[in-house]
Order: sequence, then structure tokens, then C-alpha cells
Amino acid sequence: MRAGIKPEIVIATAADIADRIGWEQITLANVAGQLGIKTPSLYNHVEGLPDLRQKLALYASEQLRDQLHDAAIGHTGKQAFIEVGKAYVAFVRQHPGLYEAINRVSEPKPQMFEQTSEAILNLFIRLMQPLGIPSEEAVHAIRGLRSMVHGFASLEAMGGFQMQEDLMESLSKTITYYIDGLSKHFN
Amino acid sequence: MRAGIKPEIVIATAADIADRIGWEQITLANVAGQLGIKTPSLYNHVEGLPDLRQKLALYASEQLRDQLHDAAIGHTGKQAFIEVGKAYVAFVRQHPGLYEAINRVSEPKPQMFEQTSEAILNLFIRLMQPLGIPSEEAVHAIRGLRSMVHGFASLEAMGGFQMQEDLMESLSKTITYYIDGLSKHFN
DNA sequence: TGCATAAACTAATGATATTAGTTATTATAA
DNA sequence: TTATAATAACTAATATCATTAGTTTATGCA
Repeated sequence: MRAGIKPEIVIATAADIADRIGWEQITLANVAGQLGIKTPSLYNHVEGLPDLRQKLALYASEQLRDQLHDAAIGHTGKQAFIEVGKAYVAFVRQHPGLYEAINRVSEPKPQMFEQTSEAILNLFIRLMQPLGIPSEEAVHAIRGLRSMVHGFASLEAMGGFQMQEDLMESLSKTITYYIDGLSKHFN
Repeated sequence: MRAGIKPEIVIATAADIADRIGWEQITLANVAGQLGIKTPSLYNHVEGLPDLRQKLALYASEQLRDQLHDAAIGHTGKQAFIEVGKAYVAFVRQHPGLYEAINRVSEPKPQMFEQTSEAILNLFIRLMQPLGIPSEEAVHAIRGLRSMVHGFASLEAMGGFQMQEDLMESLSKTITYYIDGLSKHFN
């Protein structure tokens, strides 16, 4: 019998498993089982479990990049960061397994993955332009923003917050305080 | 032969492996090998791999709590947060495997672990008292700080920053901006 | 229709965690 | 000091993985 599996379907299946029952549960046995084929058949589509994980990480990072770019459209200044930050946290809520795949990508990271990460970093850099931060300070400022947003998303993903109802509010307040303090220093 | 293994030695061995070659490498085979005993003998000291991981997470969170408390001594206000933040990042640098153990602790988390996490949260809360933030806003403010510090540590641990030389500077600047913006809002 | 390729399969290997049952060592109490 | 109970090692066996090798079957194209 022939199931007609495409590489993308394998990734999609792994993504589904990751978001549904956790990244740890991405095993070749689980993926093959959900696809209705035997484990060794997967080797026709991916080069093994590490390869599958890396391909999933790439897929996930592209999704995240796209959603962050979408969220930034039509906003500038402080509000742009708030929108992107919310989109970041929302992505992690919707796709905890994919976010884990991004964070657990093993070295050496695929080149395309590095590129996508860079694209996300560039988004932050561009959004920071209008604030008029001196360029030698901008690297620190952006590190702070990335850390903040990642910190919120990551802590929530690992169940680090008690009540997640008003977490978006915490995030937008935090970004507000940070950008205000930042602006005050350089204006 | 009898090796005279104490439970603490098993945890210490797992900690050593985690920091040296990575959390993923904590296997019963590795731990037993380093202790000079056979894998099944470990079941006399821990109840299996998940139990060992949880005990290691508890041990790690206690270490982190102690180091953060130490760092806070003798400081108040903005500077206290900077010191604690630096200690946090320093801990993750020194003990990447232990930090991973904390973050990968599986549900349900041991009660003692929850207590230790709460102690760390309480440290942040106490340090924030002098800033005079209204109590209904303090929860947001503390979430922001935790996220920031965790974000820095976590991003560095996963190799998310290019150059880590001046990372401490980025962290202290970020905390400064944040606390300044926060203070401005409520004074 | 025939052939090359893609994609499934079976079988086998080695690493892992885990359980059960056994033996040896140590500590303690008579 | 010796007998006994406990502790902590062991061997043997099983189940689940990932992985490799070799084989078969289905598909698409000349």
C-alpha cells in the first residue's frame, strides 16, 4: 500500500502532535502511527528524528515570524511593540509545541532557521527606529524588549503565572513602562 | 560490592552531568555509570527517571533561591533588582543544566518546588515595596520584572544572543529603564 | 506496455527505562 | 559476639525507542 506522504505532511503531523500532547511526544512511532504507516517508512521523507525536529523548528519559526510581521502592520512606536508582544504571547498560547520546537532546536541550527530568527530581530530593530535611540544603545534596548516578550511567553508556556486572564494587560503595561523609561533617557 | 550511595549523591551526579554535557544526557545509564553501579541499582535511591528529574529540579530551585537572596542583601530600590538580575543570569551561566532542570520540571510539580518558586516570587515582591507601587498594579510590575530576568537568562542559555560579553550591561540598562518608567507612572 | 523511481514494507540491532526476583553487605539488637 | 533485619547491590527479562539494511510494491512516464 502507498499512503502518498509528502515531507510537509510529516512536519504538519509532528506539529499537530507537539501542540496537542507536547513536544516530548514527537516520536517517529507517534508520527508514523498518526500517518498510518510504519516507523521505518518515515526515513523516506526525513533523515531521522533530529532532522524532523529541525525541520519542525524551521516551520515554527516561519509561522512566528509571519504572525509578528502581521501584528506590526499599521502601528508605530510604543503601540507597535505592544501589538507584536501580544501576538508573540498569543502564538505561544495557540502553539505551545511549536514554540517549544523553536526553543529546543539543536546545534548547529539550520541556516534557514537562523535567517528567520534574524528576520524577527530585524522587525524589532525597525520598530525601534522612530524612538530615536542612539545606535550604540539600541542593541541593549532591543535585547531588553526581546527578553521581556520571550520571558512572558516562556513563563506562561511553562505554567509560571498563576492567572493568565490579564496576562496581556501585564505585558502591555510592562512594555509601556519600559518604552517610557527608555524614551525619557534619550529625549 | 557496595558503593554506599546516598540519594543526595545521585542528585549531585545528575546535576554534574546536566551542567557538563546537558540536561538531555541525564539518563539512568549515565548516572549509574558515573557512580560505578548498574542502572537498576539506582531504583534503590530514586523511583525512576521522572522522579530523579523532579528531585534535581527541586535541588536546582533551592540553589537559585539562595543565590538570589544572597545577591539582594544590602541593596534596595533599582539597584537591588539589578543585583538580583545579575545573580540570576550568573546562575544560569554557571549551571545551565540546573536551570534547564527547573524549567523542564514536569507536572504535577512537587510541593517543595512550588514553595521554592514562591520564595523567589516573594523576594521580588519585597524588593518592590519601597517603590510605592499601588498593590493592584504591583502584580503587573512584578510579572514584568520576572519575565525580563527570566527572558535574559533563558535567551542566553539557548544561545539567543550574539555576544554575551556585555549582556550584564544590557540587563542592568533594561532594568533601569523599566524601573524608571514604572516610578514615573506612580509618582 | 515496460521500466525507473518513489515509497511502502519486514527483519534485525542497539540503547533505553523499567520490573521482578536474588544475593550480598551492613547495621542493629539479643 | 552472633543472629537477624534492613539496605543496596546484582542478574535476567521485557517493552519502547531510533535506526539500518534489504525487499517489495505501486506509480508515473517514455
